[in-house]
Amino acid sequence: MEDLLDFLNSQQQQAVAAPAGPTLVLAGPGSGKTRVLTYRIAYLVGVMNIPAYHILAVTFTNKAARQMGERVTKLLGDQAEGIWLGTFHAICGRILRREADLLPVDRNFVIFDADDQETLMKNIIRENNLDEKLFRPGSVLDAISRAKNELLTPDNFPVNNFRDDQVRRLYIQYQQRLVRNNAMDFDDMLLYTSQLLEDFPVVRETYGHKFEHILVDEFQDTNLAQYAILRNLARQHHNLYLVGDEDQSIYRWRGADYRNIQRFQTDFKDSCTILLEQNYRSTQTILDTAVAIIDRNPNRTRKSLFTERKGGDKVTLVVAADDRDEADRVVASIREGITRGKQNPSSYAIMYRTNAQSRLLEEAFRREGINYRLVGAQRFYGRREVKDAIAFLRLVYNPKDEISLRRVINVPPRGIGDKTLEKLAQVATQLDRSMGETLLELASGSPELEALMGRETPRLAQFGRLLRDWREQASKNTPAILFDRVVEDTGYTAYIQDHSEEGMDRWENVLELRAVLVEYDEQGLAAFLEAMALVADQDTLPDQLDAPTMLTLHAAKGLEFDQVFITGLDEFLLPHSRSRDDEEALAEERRLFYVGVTRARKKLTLTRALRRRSPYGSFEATIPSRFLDDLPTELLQGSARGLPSRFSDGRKEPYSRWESPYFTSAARPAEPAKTRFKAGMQVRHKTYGRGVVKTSRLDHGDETVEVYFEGHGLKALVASLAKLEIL
DNA sequence: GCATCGGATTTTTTT
DNA sequence: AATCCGATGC
Repeated sequence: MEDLLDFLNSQQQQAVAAPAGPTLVLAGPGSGKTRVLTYRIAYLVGVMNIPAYHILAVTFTNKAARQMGERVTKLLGDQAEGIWLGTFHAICGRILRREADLLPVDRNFVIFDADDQETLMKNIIRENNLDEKLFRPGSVLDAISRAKNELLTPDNFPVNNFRDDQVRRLYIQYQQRLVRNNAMDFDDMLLYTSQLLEDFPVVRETYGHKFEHILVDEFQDTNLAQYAILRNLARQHHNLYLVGDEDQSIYRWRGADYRNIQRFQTDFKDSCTILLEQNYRSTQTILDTAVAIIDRNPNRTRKSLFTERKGGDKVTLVVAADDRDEADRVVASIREGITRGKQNPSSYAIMYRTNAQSRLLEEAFRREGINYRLVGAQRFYGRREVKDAIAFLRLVYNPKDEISLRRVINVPPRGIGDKTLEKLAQVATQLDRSMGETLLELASGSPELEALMGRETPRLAQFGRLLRDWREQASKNTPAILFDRVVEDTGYTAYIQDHSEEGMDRWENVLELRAVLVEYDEQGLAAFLEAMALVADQDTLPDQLDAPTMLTLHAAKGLEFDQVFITGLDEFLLPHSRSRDDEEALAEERRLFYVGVTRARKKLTLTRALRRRSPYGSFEATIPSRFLDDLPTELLQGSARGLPSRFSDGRKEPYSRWESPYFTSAARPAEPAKTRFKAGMQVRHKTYGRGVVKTSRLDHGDETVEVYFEGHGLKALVASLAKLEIL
């Protein structure tokens, strides 16, 4: 086992063989981070004789967990048995079910996904007679999620204005409703776990003792709740081994807090830091490009990354006429690489900022008849029929789950509409019981209940009996058999297969779900539902298929490919428009780009399009991404092949060096030299009255002005149309 | 209770 | 462009 270290460089050896105690490994991209983690586990078990069941290893995705599990097993064989290895959420789920007695929910709690949360919040907002325009469920949930990630309960939720106060009320009700549904959301899993560890010394000691060594991957993307969990678990032994890279921190929006690195160094004074700086993945060209990008970010520890893979192909920049052309060119280039260059299809990856960008690429691949793998996006588990099917199972497992009940009680239509449902809800509330439990009770024939329910009784009781039978099935049979019963009893097949082509597709999805279900014959329904909630579509990627991969830059973290395309290098897309006026967010966009670039082993291609279809439908001219300006010219080769070499407005020189020598519409007027409006100007508008100009900018010939109007708020106006009068 | 039509609306990333 | 929501009519 000692020769384990032979395969490592000196920094890696130092990291793997570090003494027990708080350790921080700052690992540049491609520096063998995963390797160090797996070897560290092997070292703990093989050399330091720590039994695997005393080790906890936390990863960021299930996929990473699976990979690590495989590698550890390869190194250790049977000795790896008993290790706890998984995502934060999976680990917390395990702890919470064990310790359910201490929770407001019981052991059979379900996990509400984003859709469930949205539905629930929408209901609550309506019940409170709040304006749905002012209180968007998404934004309220966002605020609640942020609070939970910061360990803020409703009691200490910061209230600075009326809106905060309302949100706090909604937060309280939301939590009550989750409990009534015997459910929790993703953030609750972390919050509850951290509370258990904080408030119950017994729990803290139990798990602190169990996990003698704690290893964490992607530490830069942990939030405060996750940090609190780690700190409490390591309170006695301090054996916290963290691996991360602040330059790859890309989940700030999800509560990730890079300050956790500082917190760790403050809380664990005796911690030791190890840097991994040798890159084994990329060519010098790619690494230099990456460094040029990331070095523009302020407030970071500069690392001196180096590689022995000198030189390498230059980075290619492709400027396409429009977004479809962009997709076509990427796919054409890949096809060429596969057929002429004899490259493996799976050595290619195409990355983009938003999932929506995958559509044109998919179409291009289909036109070319090339297989592809798509990570995330049109999510299998997000499909209606799949969600319905899962909702049936969830309801069987946990009848208190009102969201699932409402979802399926009338699927296929069985005469239970709004009226009936509200009657059920009302009676349930009256009896202080969940709707599901009320249904079950009705099924067993309770005269008083029937009286309360009145003429709605038969239909509801019938569904209650179905539910009761399914629950019986669930206790006796495998999930798949239960599933078949549900399908049969509801006439789901006929309902789905409505003779349309779409119906066929949907039915196939149902069958696919059943195939997944069969894998849970042994583990049972509970494990299946847990997996459904926690396994993201990221993880469903079929590894076997030898095909190019399409994925978001976020999903690309931790992966590597010989050939990487990053598409959509346009302002508003990368950096994304949502991040434009926030320095921190902008820095994160840059890191995201950096993550993408550093995924490439041999060849990097960046693409942009001169115009693209806006989400609203019409074509719009684009502006080159500011990140392009930071690329070292000597490492680049441009390509605007086949395009006319003159601007339609007569200019010979491009505005920016990234503008292709090609203009899309000859009819487009030349841009005015400067804006007519300036920030601070007083203006008058026909309907909004007096206002003050906040910003003004030129967008391919049109001047867009943002004006603040008293009583109307901020409005974005097109100067040429709005007839603004300067006062 | 259910289907259909028309109008409004559209926040990027994910466990 | 596509989807969702609400109102309307059956």
